[in-house]
Amino acid sequence: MDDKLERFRDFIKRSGLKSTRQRDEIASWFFGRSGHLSAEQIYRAVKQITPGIGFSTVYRTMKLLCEAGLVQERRFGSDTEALYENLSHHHDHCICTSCGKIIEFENEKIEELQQLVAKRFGFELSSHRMELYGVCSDCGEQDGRTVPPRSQSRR
Amino acid sequence: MDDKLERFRDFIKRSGLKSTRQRDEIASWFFGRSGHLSAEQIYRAVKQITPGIGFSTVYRTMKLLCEAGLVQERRFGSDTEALYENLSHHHDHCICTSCGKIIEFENEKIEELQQLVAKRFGFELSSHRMELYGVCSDCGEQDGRTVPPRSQSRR
DNA sequence: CTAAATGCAAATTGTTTGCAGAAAC
DNA sequence: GTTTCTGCAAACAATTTGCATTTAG
Repeated sequence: MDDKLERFRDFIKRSGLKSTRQRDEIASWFFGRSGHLSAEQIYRAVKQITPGIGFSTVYRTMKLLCEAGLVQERRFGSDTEALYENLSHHHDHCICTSCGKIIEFENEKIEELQQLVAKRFGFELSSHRMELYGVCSDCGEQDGRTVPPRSQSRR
Repeated sequence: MDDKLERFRDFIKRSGLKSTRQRDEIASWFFGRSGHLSAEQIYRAVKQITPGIGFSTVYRTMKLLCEAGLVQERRFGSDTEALYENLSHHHDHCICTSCGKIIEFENEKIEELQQLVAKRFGFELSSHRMELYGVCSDCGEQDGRTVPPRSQSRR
């Protein structure tokens, strides 16, 4: 985890920006977690450590982390809120439309086929997004909607 | 195209709602187009036909069309704006991060693998989303970013 | 010292809602 | 007639920006 903080500091230096307490606090807290976190969740957590922190600093820092290639911004379903993900190994998502559970997975075979598809259209593939929506075994029976429903709000 | 309008009318009747000029106007205009349209684009176009139309009616009608299973709401990249898609045959998207071009494709093989993946996690798959991001042949050389960039704004 | 970062409040964007009048059924 | 719709303006949520002040290099 600590080398990611290091990599962030490097990125900041390389870009002629400044290292600050807030940036370090946000980045190191975030790198210590996994999963998908909203700006608000990050804000609330870091506020405990650095009470004076502002919402805009969180947004600005998360954007920097994205530019540094260490974090990815995601939007699931038709949710309007961005979730930030600690980008370590590449993976895709399987999301339960009933309880909201998110499972991360990788599938080499699918990735290969994606490359093939892209190539066929003359695309130089740089990234992709794949999300599978369904009902997990815990949630069992449920009506089979075709459209990924708005994920449950957090507030 | 016209049977989709018919299906929409059926849906409205079945749900105990009312058929109105605005709903018909929006739905039939929308079904006559293809691709991915924003609420604003729809609003502006329908306004030409029915000048008094309101933005909220567009949103409300598009939501109904989604509920009827005839349209799907999408969000590409980290764009915050929803795009509505006329849902006829299932397909996925290949998006140029440089010019914004969107190619629709289907790949049976990938779909099968997705089913397999879902099954492995005990999921009953209901839908998925797959987007390939890259640079199309027209746009040629470009720096290879890892993160799908915010798509170009329309205003 | 100087340029860049912070925190705050105000602005923006995309979308939803409350309500009075207008249209469906 | 009664219920549902519409258009508008106001409300909202998520995110961004302007600016005076603070901080890093």
